[in-house]
Amino acid sequence: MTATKPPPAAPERMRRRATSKRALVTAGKLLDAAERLFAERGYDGASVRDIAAAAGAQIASVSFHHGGKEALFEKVIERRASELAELRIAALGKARTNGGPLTLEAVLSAFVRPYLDKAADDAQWLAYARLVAMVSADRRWRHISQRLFDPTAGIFIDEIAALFPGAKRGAIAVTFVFSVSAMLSVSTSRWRIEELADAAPDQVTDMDALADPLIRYCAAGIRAAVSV
Amino acid sequence: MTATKPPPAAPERMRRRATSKRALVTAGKLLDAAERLFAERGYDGASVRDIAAAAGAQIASVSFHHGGKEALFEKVIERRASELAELRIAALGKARTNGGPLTLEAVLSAFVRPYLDKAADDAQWLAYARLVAMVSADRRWRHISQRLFDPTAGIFIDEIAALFPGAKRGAIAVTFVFSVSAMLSVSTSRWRIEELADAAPDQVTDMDALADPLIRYCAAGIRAAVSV
DNA sequence: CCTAATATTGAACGATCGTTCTAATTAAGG
DNA sequence: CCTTAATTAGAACGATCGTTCAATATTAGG
Repeated sequence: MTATKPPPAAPERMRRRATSKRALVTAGKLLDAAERLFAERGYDGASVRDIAAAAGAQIASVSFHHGGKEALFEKVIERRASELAELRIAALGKARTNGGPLTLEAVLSAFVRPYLDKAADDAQWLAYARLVAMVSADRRWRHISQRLFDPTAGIFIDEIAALFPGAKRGAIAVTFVFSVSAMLSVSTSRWRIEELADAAPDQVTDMDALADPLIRYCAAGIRAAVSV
Repeated sequence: MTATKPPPAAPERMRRRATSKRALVTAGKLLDAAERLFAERGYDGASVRDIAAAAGAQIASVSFHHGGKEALFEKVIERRASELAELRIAALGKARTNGGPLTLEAVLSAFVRPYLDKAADDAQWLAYARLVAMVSADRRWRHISQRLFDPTAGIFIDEIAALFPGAKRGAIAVTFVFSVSAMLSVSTSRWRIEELADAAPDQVTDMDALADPLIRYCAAGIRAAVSV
């Protein structure tokens, strides 16, 4: 489900011919450019003109292929959301079959590592990671969070809740949101870390190197906050 | 230093008369309106026209009193930054004189509580709290973070570092950024917590009620992540 | 109470925004 | 290869953006 939805733009309308290969390329380049520019400048800061130019396409092609700016934004988020969700569920399953009972660290790792790993070695995914942080922190995109992020989050909250039979689900949800925020900060605030640590880039701050401390941080935090 | 800077807009220019009382009110109402609208819609999403209208002022007054949109944004951030910083430093001092050695929880409390307390009982401060989250996560406002936030952050990182003589400062900075992100999520993502906990507003989610779990969460996280 | 500096008003500026339209070009289906 | 649906090209739309300006109203300072 990484490709565009069924055919391009208009949801309703009889198509008498298949979408041409060139058109698919154009639609895809628009998604890539939008992903980069939205992540760099925000939704309002990135113009349809700049996105089209960055994709080497016409302005009108945004409306034609994706149905307008807002629809384009949602498609950008949608494109990788299910892949990320599947990677997380798969990692969770793998952790479960690795013998023994699930640890909190293993559950968090299944949630965090796919996100950080993808962002670490793919600039396009890094842009997407920043967009996820943007959507997650903005009420305006509430409906996107609900539809694309919350189901997976719910699964992981349940998984953690199973590890703390005494704790209230609400208390766990709180610590989970704290943990998600900490995770998102890795993609939005590496610059901040570097400055506060007065460290050279890639010294403290390589994305892979941050996964371990992050998971230990979140796990200990959750344990401390949910125990009555 | 909660009031506006020396005289209004233009930094250089001989003033032969004091700023009128009415003008100070106008300039202040613009700051308040800007604080609310920037927090609600983001920098690019809030227009100078809407800000002026919300303040009951003329469009031109933004340029006249504050020197343009971007300068207005920086003044909004600047206005409460030093008060917040002073509250934090004061809380730190108070914790120190409360006898005995400083605990990690006490240091974090001194950082977190002024922020959450102000935001809890003042809608205008809540808007400001969201703006702080916005600035902290966006490279675009890097220079604001550096000038207004990083000095205080540095003090608290040093304070924490003193509690972990073996740990590297960089590792502590990382966990501090995690903690700040978790704190900021309280002002940006209460809606998210409510939805994931399927709880009624103000049930799990009262801002004051979140301070305690947050501090325990951060303290345990930092301990776990900085111990070699 | 004057008067000159300051502030508000209301309109207008050029630039850029997202969308839409028509004509020309491309390529899928037979 | 033809036909025609799909796509691209390029221009133009009205709306809104941030800023500026001249005229009017207000008010601090003497």
